[in-house]
Amino acid sequence: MTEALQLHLGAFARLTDDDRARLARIAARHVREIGPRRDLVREGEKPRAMILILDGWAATYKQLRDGRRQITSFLIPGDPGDANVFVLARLDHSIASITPVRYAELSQADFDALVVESPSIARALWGHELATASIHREWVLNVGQRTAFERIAHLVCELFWKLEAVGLTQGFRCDWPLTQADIAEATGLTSVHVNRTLQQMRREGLIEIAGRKLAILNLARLQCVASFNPDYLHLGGGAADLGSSSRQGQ
Amino acid sequence: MTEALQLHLGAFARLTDDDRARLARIAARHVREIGPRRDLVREGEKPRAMILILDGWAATYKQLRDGRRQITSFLIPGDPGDANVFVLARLDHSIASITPVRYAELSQADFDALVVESPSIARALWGHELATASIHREWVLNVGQRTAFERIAHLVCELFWKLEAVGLTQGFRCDWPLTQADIAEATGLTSVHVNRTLQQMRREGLIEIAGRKLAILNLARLQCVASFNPDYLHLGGGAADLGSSSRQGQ
DNA sequence: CGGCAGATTGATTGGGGTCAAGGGCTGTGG
DNA sequence: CCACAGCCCTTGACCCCAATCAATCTGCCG
Repeated sequence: MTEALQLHLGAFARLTDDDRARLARIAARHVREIGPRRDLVREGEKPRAMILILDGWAATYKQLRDGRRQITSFLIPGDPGDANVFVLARLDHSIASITPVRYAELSQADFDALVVESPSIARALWGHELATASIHREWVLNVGQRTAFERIAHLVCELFWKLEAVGLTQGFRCDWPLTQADIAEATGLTSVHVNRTLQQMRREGLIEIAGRKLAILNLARLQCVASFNPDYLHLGGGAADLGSSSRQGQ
Repeated sequence: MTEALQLHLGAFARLTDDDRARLARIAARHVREIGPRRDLVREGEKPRAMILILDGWAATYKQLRDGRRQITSFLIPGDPGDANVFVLARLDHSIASITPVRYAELSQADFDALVVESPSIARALWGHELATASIHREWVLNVGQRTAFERIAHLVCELFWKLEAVGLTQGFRCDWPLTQADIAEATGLTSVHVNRTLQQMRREGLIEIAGRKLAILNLARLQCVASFNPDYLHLGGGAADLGSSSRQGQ
């Protein structure tokens, strides 16, 4: 199931059938599986391979010596971990699974071959890297300026749009394997406060989380209170139009 | 004076004299100057060119509709703005000068030529992009988990190391054109609280800021209280060693 | 039927925000 | 060379959002 991967990268460059086949072939090469809540790679390690998430959710995180942890992004099916591997000496962050995860490992040789053989794929990977940086900037804004309520609303919007882009939503519902502690680590809050804030969002008829599933009851209003503008996700061609229309919602 | 640029990119790939000449030539092509506190490019614009800072300080920032502003990175001489230009449809952030700034604009044609003619430069730009993403992750950690005191100490360390890498320090001193409001916008604090925190850092004999100049009085201790580990800056070969030694300081 | 992870609740605290008023430096114009 | 303006820094008093601490509750799994 590399469909998500295709969809994801397809947002950044027009891929030919040939490209798609190539991607599928390489992604099928070194597939691994791992249980929930385990590290795929660890900060400080010498990078061995680039990771492509095929199935399940993961998170990248950084940690201070005293235990404070900050999740810096979530990885869903189709997301490449970053290409640190091929230029930088050491990994600056860890990646951990949230659910059980199936993922592919691209060796440097695989990566080089892919990039040389297909300029489109190279361009798509480049685009993905830029989009990732953009998302990181939005997270800095999120954690630096927004209130708890806005932060969580924003995170929910972001993940919903990302899932939507790879076909993993059903109407206004989707999987939601994150614990309140996960949300806390991603937003720089405590799980206690996340709990109270989620209750408030439920009371206001914005969202509903139950049984590892999320339902968005009022997307327009959720995006409005989060001052969420999906442009920063750079989700393919349609994004610009959707973005401008959602801006009016504010 | 493209020396800083050479030094900066040289950290990510071995550049030949030829590469250096090429860089210097292109950077000299479209040079512009701009006064302090003005926007170089604005969020939402269609990107026209990639920016290379030749002289002066700038900041990238994002803004919410109600005026809350978050600085997401500082640009010093030698820093390229990111290469959004060539893949993404719209800029997701603005860039503003802090001091008067001299900068070069690379058109897409310039960029393509550079990348095609020199794989080393392409690799260096790629490396810079990855390092930028890494710095963003550290900022998320900074704003999400650290206390005000730690955040500011961390920011000071980061800028000092970056300046050092391009030869813009004198011993433990360097230029410091940032106002307390700038620091506040970069750390997600208010300028009032930045003020009080800086006073505390001065009282504790860590740093001294006066007349747009910074003096670091005790770098080891400053890095320690900030839990600063320079690895994430990916500053060329030496960084790994320096990083591990500074880790012992903790 | 325990055991455990995750969700929930209450009471209390505290870091940092807000508001408002001065103080100082520096550049500019007279 | 002085005077004023504007930006920045500084200070004080007060407030509030979110953290902390400490149970309790719930649902799931073996």
